[in-house]
Amino acid sequence: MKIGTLAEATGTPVETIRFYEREGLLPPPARADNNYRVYLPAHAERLAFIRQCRNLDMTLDEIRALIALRESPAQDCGEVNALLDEHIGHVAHRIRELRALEKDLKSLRARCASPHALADCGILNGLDRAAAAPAAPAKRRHVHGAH
Amino acid sequence: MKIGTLAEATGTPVETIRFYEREGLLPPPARADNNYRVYLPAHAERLAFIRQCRNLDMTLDEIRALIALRESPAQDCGEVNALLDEHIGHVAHRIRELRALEKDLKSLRARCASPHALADCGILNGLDRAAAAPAAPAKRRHVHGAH
DNA sequence: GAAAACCCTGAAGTCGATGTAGAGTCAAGC
DNA sequence: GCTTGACTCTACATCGACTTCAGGGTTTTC
Repeated sequence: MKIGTLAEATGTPVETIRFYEREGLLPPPARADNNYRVYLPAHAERLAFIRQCRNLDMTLDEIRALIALRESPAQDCGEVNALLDEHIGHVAHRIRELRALEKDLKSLRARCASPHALADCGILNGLDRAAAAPAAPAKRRHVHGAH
Repeated sequence: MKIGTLAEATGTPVETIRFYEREGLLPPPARADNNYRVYLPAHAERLAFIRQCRNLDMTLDEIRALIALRESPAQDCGEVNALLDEHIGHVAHRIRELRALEKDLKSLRARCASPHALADCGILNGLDRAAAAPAAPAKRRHVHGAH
């Protein structure tokens, strides 16, 4: 099948498929005479696996590791478990962070129940006031922000 | 004061201060004879405001909007409230997504209580199986992933 | 036979910084 | 007065996971 068909079948944009190929997640398929990529069912399976992992918010590196494990001969799956546990830890950690953030935002919002003059706005004042506290050092995170 | 002093005072890396200036969040300060930036207390206040907003995970665009509102003459603060409400919405939405994700990951993990042969690994099989479902269209999100 | 829909490559843009290279400036110690 | 080290400057590269763009070639459909 051609790339468009594969895209349709897996709900993946065409450009993303080519991107995965460049990244080495998807093996380069054979080419037809016109230089079009020709995919086999095995490609569709692999891509579906990748997309499923992405739905679970794994990084491409994590997915690469999973694929390598999957390809490796009769080995036990302890590493798969470890990888997944670590990822679950990332997600749980991010949820805790966001809940704390939500609490802060709501308490800030509560300073301003009804619209009034900007100069008296409890929200802007609140943002000013707390501002002197030194920010926590930026953490590299695997499960991202709020936007 | 010089950029290093401002960095120290606000807990902001020097490069980030220059970055905010390029982005138009921080007004360009005066320059000394040696071309060093010379900051006034007003700059420190503005920067502290920006960092506080970033601690609340607002985007630079949201912060730009807040600053514009703050500078605008005696106007009511309904827009500030609206901006904050929207941001709280982003965060709450992301928390819901991550909780659903955590649930999926844990159910996947439960398929593999103890290490055994890879071929029989319930996790890898689970990742394969669910894979056919068409992925939801990629959403632009303001509150990010898990990593 | 022409237009629409598809495919190709390669490069640049997104966000919010962070890190680097290479050069200029400054204060302290010897 | 000279060196060492800390600080500052500009401009550009890097991160992750794509997305978009420019500029073509090919296939399908009317």
